[in-house]
Formats: sequence, C-alpha cells, structure tokens
Amino acid sequence: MKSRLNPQYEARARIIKAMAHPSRLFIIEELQKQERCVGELTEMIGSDTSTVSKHLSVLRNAGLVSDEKRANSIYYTLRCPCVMDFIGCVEEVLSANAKEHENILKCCKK
Amino acid sequence: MKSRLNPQYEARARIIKAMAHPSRLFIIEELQKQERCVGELTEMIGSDTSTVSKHLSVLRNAGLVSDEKRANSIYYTLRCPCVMDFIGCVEEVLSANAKEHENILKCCKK
DNA sequence: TTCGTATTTTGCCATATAGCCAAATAGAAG
DNA sequence: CTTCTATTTGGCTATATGGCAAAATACGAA
Repeated sequence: MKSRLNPQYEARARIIKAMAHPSRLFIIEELQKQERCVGELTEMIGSDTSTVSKHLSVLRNAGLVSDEKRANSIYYTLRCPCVMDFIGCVEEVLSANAKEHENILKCCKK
Repeated sequence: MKSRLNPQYEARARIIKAMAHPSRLFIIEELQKQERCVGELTEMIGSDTSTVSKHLSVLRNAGLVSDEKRANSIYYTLRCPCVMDFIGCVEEVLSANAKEHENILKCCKK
C-alpha cells in the first residue's frame, strides 16, 4: 500500500472490502428484506455462529449495518439500502464475462 | 468459506473483491475518464510498475477492464462503466458514518 | 443468585494478498 | 540480430483474512 494516492481511496476501499465476501453479500441482501438476528443468519448461511458474528462485526465496523438488542437477541439492519444497487452492476459485469466466454468458445469450435 | 450459500454469491464477491483496493479504485476511476497504459497509471499511483501491473491483472481477470496493445504500450479500458455508480453509494455510507461520529462527539462534550 | 440462551472474543492454523526487487518476455526500432 | 522500452512473472517477506472450537460475556428468566 505504498502509493501517493488521496486517502479518500483508502476510505472507499475499506467499505467495498467489507462487502467483498459471499456470506457478507448474502447478509446484506437478506437485511435489505428484513432485519435479522445472528442466530437466524447463522442458520441460513450454514457456518459457525462465531464466523457469522465476525462477518457482522466487519459490516458494523464499516458502517453498513446497525444493531439493536431486543429480548435476548441482537437484530441487525442494513443502514444504507443503496448498497443493493451494487449487485445490479456486478451482475452486469458477470453476464458480460459470460458472453465473452461464450464467444471464445464459439470461435474455437469453428 | 464453508457455507451452503448459492455459488452466485461467490461470483459476485470475486468481482467486488477485485475492486476492494485503493489503487484499483483509482485505476477504475481514471479509466472511466480515458484509457491509460501501465506506465501512465504507475506514474500517477506512485508505486512499483510490477505492483500496478498486478493490480491491472486482477481487474482484467475479474472482467472489469480490457487491454489493447498499440505501438509498444498496452492500453487499458473500463469495460462496464456502471461500476462507477458504486462510488456514489460508498460515499453515502462514508458520510453517514461521519455524521454518526459527529453525533457521538457532540454527546460526549455536553 | 444460578441457569440458560445468544452473541462476542480469543487462540490457533491455513491460506491469500500486497509489496518490492530481479529476472523473463514481447515487440518496436535500429 | 541486437538494443531499447514496456509490461509481466517469479521469488520472497510481511501482513491480513477466514474458519472453527473453546472460553468469555451479556442478560433475561427462574
């Protein structure tokens, strides 16, 4: 990380990095629909509770989600729903990649 | 990565991960304005050429940029300009975070 | 208080990443 | 062919990350 870039780029990268994990993308998508507690998310994801808890703390530290304790569970909410816009664009990249792949295959066959 | 999530989340995460670095965010932003070759980007970023080259290959492997050789330089272009939409949202998160921080400080002072 | 449930933290290991330098490669120019 | 320039690759080290299991914490209920 030795560069003379504006620190703003690091701040942005921190946020994006917090999203750059399959489980965390799932969590973001799920919380956009409704708030959820750790246990529920753990159940859906299918890995260790402690692992999911860490993912949630990554998202919380990035300011992407907020938490609220109710009864004896902690409920997480998506703070900036706009992050879901990311997904649409990412899908666009993925389908562009798929198309390219297809073209390459088509070429080879001929 | 032991979870029973749909593989689609991994594909998305790969793309987002490719963006999750200050230098690579800079490159994306720069390429959105105009195509650039490795040397130019290296100059702007201020780290080793090999480092920048590796960043570019990360972006290329993710399908985010494409390259074209002309004369004796390789010019890189942004393939899906929509990725720039990310930035607006990320900035929204950052300013929400800043606001929260401010509120916390305000509370403490009183 | 003690018990029980939900969540977080810690410790440890395996793997991945970023960075630089040096060596390898590609191709234009002479 | 040889040289020069631009870029990539390999080798290395340091650091960061993800995962699980176990211990610690928080807190409502009995």
